[in-house]
This record gives sequence, structure tokens and C-alpha cells, in this order.
Amino acid sequence: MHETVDTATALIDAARALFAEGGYRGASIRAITARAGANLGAVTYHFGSKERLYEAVAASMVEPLAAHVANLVTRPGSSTERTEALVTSVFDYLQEHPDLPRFMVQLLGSARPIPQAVQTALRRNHRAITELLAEGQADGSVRAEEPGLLALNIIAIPIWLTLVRRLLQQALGLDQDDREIRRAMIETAVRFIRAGLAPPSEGDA
Amino acid sequence: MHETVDTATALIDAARALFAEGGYRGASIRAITARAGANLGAVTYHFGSKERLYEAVAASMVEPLAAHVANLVTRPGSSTERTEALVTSVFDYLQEHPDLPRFMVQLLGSARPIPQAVQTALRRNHRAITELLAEGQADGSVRAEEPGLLALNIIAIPIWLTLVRRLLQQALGLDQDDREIRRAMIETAVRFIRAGLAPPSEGDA
DNA sequence: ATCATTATCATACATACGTTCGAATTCCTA
DNA sequence: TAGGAATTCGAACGTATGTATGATAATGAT
Repeated sequence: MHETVDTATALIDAARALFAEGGYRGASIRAITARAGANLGAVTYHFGSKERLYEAVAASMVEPLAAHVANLVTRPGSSTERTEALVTSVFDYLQEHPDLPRFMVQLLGSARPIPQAVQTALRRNHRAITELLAEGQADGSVRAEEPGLLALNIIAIPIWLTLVRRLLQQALGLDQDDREIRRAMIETAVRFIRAGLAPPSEGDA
Repeated sequence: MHETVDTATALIDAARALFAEGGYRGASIRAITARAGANLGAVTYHFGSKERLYEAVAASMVEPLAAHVANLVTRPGSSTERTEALVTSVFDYLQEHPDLPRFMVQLLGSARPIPQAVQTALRRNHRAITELLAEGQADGSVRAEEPGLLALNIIAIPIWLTLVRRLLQQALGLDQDDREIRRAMIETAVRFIRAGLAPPSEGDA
């Protein structure tokens, strides 16, 4: 070992980009090793198979995300403040790590087993957000609902709006690269979620 | 022509299932023609290429959906009633046509150009929902927001919860095949959206 | 300096892919 | 019922894939 750059790491970095672009099938070992500046046999040697490289890449994507969410949720502030910070932060995180949403959508589409690291990270995130909402219910700032289901509703919005970025741009001309448009989208989402969580003030439907 | 079953139709039906399962790359012409009970050359003969078969399949998926949404939106009832009916109906439609969300996620993940039929259907749906919300704003039942952005927030929830069905089941044990669980999920989503749309009654954050 | 370990390399293999081609067959029309 | 068009068929093409293999090079401990 002790190369200029670790070959295994270079393979993960190259594979991350290529898996995000074309999914498992779309990223050939030849393309990955070429991009990493490694030999064709390097994946087999360092990971045993393409499948195991894929799992390593998945872990390298979702684990930092889970750490990020965990960090956000335990910051000081009211439940409402942290929830809204979480929503905008997820928007930003997915914007700053564009490979992640692309990888996720590839993963959703594939029939292949969901890597353990992904399942674990999803569980951690869901648990963290659920507890955040339960806290809000305890202090009366969040409507009475199953908090685990509320968490899914909340998180659906930033994720979905990020995933369909290309679709919205091509079909509706709604361009998230435009800072003004993107700001309006995020703010609308935050207000929508705030209203969706808030307990009824007087009248009820 | 005049076969027992039209070969071109059989190819579309077979391709729909296989594209939904494995995406464009994952569905080989050999698998498609075999499933359709047709010859290997049938795709080239009837559609010219795999690419054009893909476009035909995409159209066969999104056009009925667009018609369904258009029909829903123009039914009688208040804006609020129709909006909530739309949400539950999208849940149901995606449940009854499981190939559609799988196809969509494959489409989102692929780098290939978005078929015209998909863009058109998306535009129609977005426009219909936007107008429905604008109507609600006119009669005071929907909060003042850019209705086009609100429409995206609303629709994100049923779509996303359907797309991650397998993920939720495997990682969280949340099984949408369980009627009771599914009912709770849909009702929570409808209440969340109802609250997210409703205008503030008195106090404001 | 020597040697076993670790890593890289070029090559080969079996398989699968989309598409093309010409012959064989089926179908409708005249 | 004959003829021409439409369709189906089997085989072949060039290319790309994941993995295996054995030789070569670099590395680190003795």
C-alpha cells in the first residue's frame, strides 16, 4: 500500500460518480477503473466483486448524510426551529452532494437488495426526525399524529423536489439553478410544512 | 396484421413490465420479445429500435394517468374536496398500477432524454392541479402562495411514499400491503396536506 | 540484501447485448 | 386462386460486459 492515492479509495470515488450517473448496470468496471486510473482487475482484487464495491459506495454516501442529520437534530433550539432548519438543510445537502439523490433514485429503481448501510442510515434518520416531532408534540407545537408518519411526509418534500429537478426543468421550465426560483421553492416548502405540522388553532374541518 | 393478439401491443405490454422492473438497460430486447411471444427481430420491425419502443411504452403509461387526473379535477365539489380526493386517488392509482411508479423512478434515474409524452403529461397534470389550487385561493380556502409550487409540494407526498414502498418495508418494517397501515398513512397524509393548504385562522408564526 | 507478501498489469474467457439480413411464411386483395 | 405485400423467423455481426488467470513489479520485515 502507501500509494500516492489509495487505489481502493480512488475506485470508490470513481464508482460513486458513475453509479450515480448510470446506476449499477450503467457503470462498467472498465469505466470505473479507467476513471480511477487503475487496472481493470483492481475492483476484483480490492473488493472481490462489483457487487461489493457497490455496497462500499452506498455506505460512503449515506453514512455522512446520517451523521449530518443526527447533528442537526441535536442542535439547540425549539422543536419547530430545528424542524425547519432540518428541511432547508436537507435541500442544501442534496444540492451540495448531487451524486446522492442520483444514487438514491438509482437504488430505488433497481431490483437489487438494499445495502445494509442504506437501511441502517435510513432507520437512524427516520428515528431522529420522529423523535424531533414527538418532542414538538410534547410541548404542543406539533399536531397530534403518528410522528413516524409525519416524518415521512415532511422529508418527502425536499427529497422529491430534488429528485425531479431535471424533470421540472425540462417539462415545466422551473430551473432550480436559478437562485431566486430555488429560494422561493424552499421557502414555500418550509411554510407548507410549518402549516402542516402546526396544531389547529380554533376551528376544525 | 389481424393476429390473435397484435404483436406490437404484446411488445408494449411485455416491455412495460420489464422496463419498470429493470429500467431501459435492464430490459433486453431478447427478454421483451420472449415475454411477448414474438421473434427477436420484432422490436426492430415494429418500432425501428429499442429507443422508440421505450417512448411508446412511456406514452402508454403516462397518458392514462394524465386523463385520470384531468377527470378528477373537473369533477363537481369544492376545491378542498377535489384536492383531497386527488391525493387519495393518486395513492390508489399508483397502487393499482404498480408498474407506473417503478417506471417513473427508472426514468428519473436514467440520463436518457425524457420522452415527449412524459413531458406533456407532466405539464397537463401540473397545470390541472395548479388551477385547482388557484380556484381554492379565489374562494379563500387555500393559503396565499404560488399555486404552482404548492402543487409540487402536495403531489410529492403520495408519489414519494409510493416510490419508497420497498425501502420503508425493508428498513422500517412499514408495510403498505397491510391495509390498516396503508389507511393510516393515507389519512395522515391527507390531514397533513389539508393543514398545509389551509389559510391561517388567527395567530401567525 | 533477501524473501515472502502485496499490489498492479495485460490478456483471455464465456456470455449477453442491439441490430442487420435474407429467406420463409402468412395475410389480404384482385 | 394467383400475386404481392406484410410479417415472422433463424442466424449472424460486432461490441461490451464481469470475472479469472498468471506474469510482473513494488513493498516491508528480517
